[in-house]
Amino acid sequence: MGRAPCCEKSGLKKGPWTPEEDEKLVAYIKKNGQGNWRTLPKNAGLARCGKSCRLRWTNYLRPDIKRGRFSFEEEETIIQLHSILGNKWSAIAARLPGRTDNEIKNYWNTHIRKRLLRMGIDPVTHAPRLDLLDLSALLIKPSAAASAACYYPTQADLDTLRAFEPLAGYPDLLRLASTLLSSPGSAAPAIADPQQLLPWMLQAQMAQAAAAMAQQAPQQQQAGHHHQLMQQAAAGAACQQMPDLLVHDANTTVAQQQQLAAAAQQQDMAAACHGMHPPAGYVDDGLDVPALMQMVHQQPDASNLQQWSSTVTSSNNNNNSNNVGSGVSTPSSSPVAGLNRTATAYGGGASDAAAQFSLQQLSELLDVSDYMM
DNA sequence: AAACTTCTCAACCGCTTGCAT
DNA sequence: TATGCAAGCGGTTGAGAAGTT
Repeated sequence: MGRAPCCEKSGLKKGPWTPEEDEKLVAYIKKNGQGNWRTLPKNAGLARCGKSCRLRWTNYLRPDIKRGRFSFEEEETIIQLHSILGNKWSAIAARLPGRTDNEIKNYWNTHIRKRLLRMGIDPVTHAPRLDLLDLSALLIKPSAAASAACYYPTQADLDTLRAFEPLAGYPDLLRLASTLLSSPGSAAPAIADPQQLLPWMLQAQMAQAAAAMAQQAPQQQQAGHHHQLMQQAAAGAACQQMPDLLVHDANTTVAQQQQLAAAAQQQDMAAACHGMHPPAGYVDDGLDVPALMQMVHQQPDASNLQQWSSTVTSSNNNNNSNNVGSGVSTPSSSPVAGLNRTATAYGGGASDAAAQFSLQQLSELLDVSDYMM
């Protein structure tokens, strides 16, 4: 196994490519194909080594390369594939048409990795880590984040922090809150009133936990059906409340809305198989759904949080592989995916309630990739 | 407006892998 | 089997852009 004696010859140019060089390379490959990279530079009249030509072609000049910002779906795919494949950039790129391994690697290192770290998630293991969690996001306004070292919280900020005090022992909820409240950038939806967020988060978590429980036991049709009902109950209530928490943003693109519509439609089809509402006073496996709903409608205190948490925890223990009850777990439920699944369930899980949750609102909720940066 | 800092990403480096001989 | 070469891969670098002071 010898080593490629590449770029060793003196006189070969290095550094940025000029438009003339690009033109020569493209023209040559169009005419002759990629062929032998070692002989290509000489034949194409380029003072570059073959390796440099290959990289320039595969990473930049190839006609099928998709340029521009990564989409929501691409980002999600990268996070999920990375949790499975690790830093196998070429393997990840193979599943993202038009994207190069180099581009994905750069995007991971400059955007996704930092975001995961800020949210308290280890970008290597994809496991939540309390020591990485940036709790300051609960306090520091986006505009002040840059000068966080000298930022003094206002009374309103302190009130916000007090509102989250009951969450002290629940790192998953804290992380979700941190995510939803850290919304820099003008294109981002912002939480109008952070203190209103808490009850909604609980509902969202309940709905998500219920959905996951239902998915856990497809072989147990009866039990799964019960959980589906629970999911719909929670989803319906949360649908009514969540839109009021968001400041509307006019920048949501048509493409985003279409993507979300498709996702919501898929969910609707699945939900249609079960589509019905839980009867009044319905009790599911010992869980009194209406009582739980009433509980989360109120400003939560430590005791009802404890009650809710133990409910979800016991569900978790039934199947640890599903990350049930964690709004920000990876890989299958990355921070974004967790919200995605939750909101998608709202969008289609309960057909009547979902109708009240417009696509515009849904897309605002789902478009978290920007404001978590 | 200038100086400084931070961020982005194209390109490079060096190692591994696969194939032909 | 051993060797040489080409291609592929992942980590790193550094120039320029963008943002901040």
